[in-house]
Amino acid sequence: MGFDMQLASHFPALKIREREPRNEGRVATKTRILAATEKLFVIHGFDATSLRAITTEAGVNLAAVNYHFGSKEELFALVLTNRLDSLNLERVRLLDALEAKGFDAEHTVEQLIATMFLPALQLARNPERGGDDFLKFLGRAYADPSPFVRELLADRYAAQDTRFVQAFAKALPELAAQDLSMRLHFMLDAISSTLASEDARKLMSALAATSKDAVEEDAAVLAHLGPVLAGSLRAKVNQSSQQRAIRAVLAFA
Amino acid sequence: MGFDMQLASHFPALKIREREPRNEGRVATKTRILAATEKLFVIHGFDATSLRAITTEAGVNLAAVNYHFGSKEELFALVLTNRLDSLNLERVRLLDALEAKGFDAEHTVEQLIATMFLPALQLARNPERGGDDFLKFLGRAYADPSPFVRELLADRYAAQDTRFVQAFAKALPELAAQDLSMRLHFMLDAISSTLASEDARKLMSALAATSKDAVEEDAAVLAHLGPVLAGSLRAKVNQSSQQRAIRAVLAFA
DNA sequence: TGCAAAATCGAACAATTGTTTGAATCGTTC
DNA sequence: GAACGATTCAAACAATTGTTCGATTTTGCA
Repeated sequence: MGFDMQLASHFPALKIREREPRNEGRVATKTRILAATEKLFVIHGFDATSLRAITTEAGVNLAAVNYHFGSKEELFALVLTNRLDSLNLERVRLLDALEAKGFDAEHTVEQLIATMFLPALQLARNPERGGDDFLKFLGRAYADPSPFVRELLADRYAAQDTRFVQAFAKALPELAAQDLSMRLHFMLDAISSTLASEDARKLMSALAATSKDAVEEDAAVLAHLGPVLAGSLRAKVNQSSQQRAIRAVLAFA
Repeated sequence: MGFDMQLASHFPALKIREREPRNEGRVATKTRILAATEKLFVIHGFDATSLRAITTEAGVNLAAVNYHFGSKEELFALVLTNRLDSLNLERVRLLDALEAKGFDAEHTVEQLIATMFLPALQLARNPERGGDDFLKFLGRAYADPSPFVRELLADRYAAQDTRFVQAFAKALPELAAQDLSMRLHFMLDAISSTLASEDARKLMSALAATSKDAVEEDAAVLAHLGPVLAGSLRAKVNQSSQQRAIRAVLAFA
């Protein structure tokens, strides 16, 4: 019952088209498959998650996946886009609002970083969206090595990505285009693999634990995350004293 | 001929125990398998590289892998350790030398970063060690999702890792232990996934291109890499002006 | 209640995986 | 040149993968 509701609420868009199960103990097969897929994907990734593992976890017949979703890829595409579409919509919405209002001249970079990551933090606090596991899911998705997953993410969210790249370019005019793209790459890769790892997420929730309410919590996490990322984006190169220090190391090699 | 020599020189330790092939056109099977394995691993990773793909690429019989190496895992373990053992030895040697001499008080962090990455740059310039592809290999290895690869790297190089963590902790005493560990995680994850991606490596070789000799080249790359990483490690959190800027973003959400 | 559509089921499919087998071949040594 | 160990080979192995089939059951509506 409560179980049914909770699972179904993960994928509200699907619920509409589903028949209400008359039998109370029985959860809609489609919903159970989606939930099991997401759970196993977070643990094992796309390639290493077999349809048999999914259907066993969901307690449904093996053939149910192909019957309801067509193929493994279509199933995973649905799971991924279900979660990520709303996230990215919220991201650009926030970016639009910030650009309309105008950034703090002093802290544009920090504000852009906050804009990128706040929606994820908010979704992560919503149990209907996966709660704590949402960040894990996010990390998995962006770190997954399967060509299918990578192409899906690249195709579907390329437009939003360039929006942020352009915004950062405007905020960091002294940075060469290729230098900026390298550092943003850096930033996103670091974030996604960090989210995928257990200990890093524990640390973040530890940071948030000292806060009173939800807004406090987000502010605390962003206050820790922002400066670290901004520090790497704003770093100046080629200072002569640094050059000297590096040459001291090279002397030993 | 030249092909044979080149392949063999990738794995000099094995060459000793191998019989010299009398037939000139014939390259030692073991060596060809190792070279093919490395090539395909860089492209597809551990899981997605099948023994049939390896043996076809190497032009040898399928059974040759199990005959010469025992299993797929033993083969990959050999390929990985062949490349990484010398790298990590050189890393700690350099760290030892730097610690004996004493760091620049002002730029300890930059020097530590240089110590971590200089050996990889030097190996990447050695054609016998894989040349340009060595960095790609490194990125693949540390980003590979297979439990086998991850455990191998963790077990074998855990000791060296803690050496560097301790050194960084000493250089950044104001940073809480868990904060430091998060940021180092960040740094290494970013580096490895950046190395694995084609465009980032192109960028680095573009930076190096303007230099005259090898030492110049390493200095140029480290001068670009160091400040970015050091910037993220040294970032201060909780500055009130930043807090205000972040809250301006939260107001829209 | 009866009927047609939807859903579930067990079973098998073809393809791929790593591994093993036994015979054939090669290379060295006596 | 014979003999013996090392190596190579084609073939098959068992296990796993995604997918499909046809029969059976369940469901919603008349």
